[in-house]
Amino acid sequence: MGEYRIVIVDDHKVFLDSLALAVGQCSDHKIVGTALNGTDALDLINKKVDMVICDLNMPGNYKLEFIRALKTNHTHVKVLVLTMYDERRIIRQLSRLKVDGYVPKGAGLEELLTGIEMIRQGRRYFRQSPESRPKAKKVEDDFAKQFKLTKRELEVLTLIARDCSSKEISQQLKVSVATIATHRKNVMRKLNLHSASALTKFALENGLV
Amino acid sequence: MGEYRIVIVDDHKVFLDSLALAVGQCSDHKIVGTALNGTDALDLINKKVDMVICDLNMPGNYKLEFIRALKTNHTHVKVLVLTMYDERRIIRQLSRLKVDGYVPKGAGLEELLTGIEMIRQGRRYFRQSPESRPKAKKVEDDFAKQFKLTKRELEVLTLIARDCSSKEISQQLKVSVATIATHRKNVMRKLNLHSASALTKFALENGLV
DNA sequence: CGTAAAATACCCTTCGCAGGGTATTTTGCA
DNA sequence: TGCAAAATACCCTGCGAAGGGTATTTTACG
Repeated sequence: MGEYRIVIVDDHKVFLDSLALAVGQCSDHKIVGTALNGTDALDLINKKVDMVICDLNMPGNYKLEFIRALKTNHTHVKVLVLTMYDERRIIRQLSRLKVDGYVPKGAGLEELLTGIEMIRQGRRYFRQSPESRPKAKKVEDDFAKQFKLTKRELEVLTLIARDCSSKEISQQLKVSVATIATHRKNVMRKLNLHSASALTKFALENGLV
Repeated sequence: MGEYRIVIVDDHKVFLDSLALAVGQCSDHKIVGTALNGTDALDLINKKVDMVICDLNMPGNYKLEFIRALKTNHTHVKVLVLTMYDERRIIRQLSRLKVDGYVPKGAGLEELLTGIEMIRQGRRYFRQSPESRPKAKKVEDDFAKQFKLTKRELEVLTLIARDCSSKEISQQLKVSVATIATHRKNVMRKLNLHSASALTKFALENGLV
């Protein structure tokens, strides 16, 4: 059966490169492609791809959409998700998507390789991190969580930073202007900022836009 | 003098492992240690360490504290910062800390290796140039010329981007609020932008703040 | 010295947002 | 099934900003 053909997707190029190198030189894995995003990745998938390793980036579900598309159109391809969100909630969502494996980024390369092997043998691999108790550590990883912004609030914040008015945001998200006003207020309270300008700056400085 | 001894710090273990593998097999780099956090890393540093590659996790300054401690107690150690925050403000902060190099995670492994080499040769490497003072001034001038903004308008724009209200700006520049309103209008007209948010974004994207 | 550009300052109206509430529906999870 | 969190939606007030003017003083420069 020869080599095991893998595609890797991650939006941090340094990580993508390093990972490709690391995984590629272990066992008889062959990295047949890498991509910085889901769209590019889909172009790489063909009959000969055995597995896709991809990261998961909040916010928004577009990465989940990528996985869904992948699983729909290429049923033979195994999917292993690598994410910095070390959470049961995520695992359950991924389970529903029929993902074959999950490894938090906090886990080591060893675990990832183990996961790849397990899946290759036709099993599934969901690594439940035993040391996910220190909550403070997790919070540091995810600025949205650090400031306790909800998914929706993050979405609104992003749109504010794109210079959309409340009206425009409400149209885009198909909700009432009043709802957006509420989200705005909550975001401002949570971040202790008091103007659209400050929010924009904050979003830009934190790589949200 | 032989090998170049490197310590790598990153809180995502998979990334840490991959990176260590990738960097370690290039040139004559030797990874003499890895750590998941600054505290552990400090224990690894000794006379024989040539360089520390570390990530930066916003926000909060505890990683900056680590770098400061490192630079204070081990002046011979070069520091290369790897961060997913591809942002000017960060670069400036790092510059002040006398960090030797900066590579955003969005850059590829190639750039990182280039950075390592540059620093090893005694130079500094800021992939998204931290532009020294005189250069920044020049950029500002060119920028002003390009959009035909006057000196005063540029000043006002900068303050807007720092989230100052017209009132605050007027107090700072010791002129009437009405004058600032006029400047705001003129800036907006010249840049064809129509909100403080847009101006803030524009200023940040053009390195004015 | 004269002129143009820049900086200053004010008039007006309309609109959106900040900040203070309250309240209902929906959703995720135990 | 039931609870808590999230998302939805509305009330109110007041302020500041956007956008339209006009006009005076100050500065720069040939």
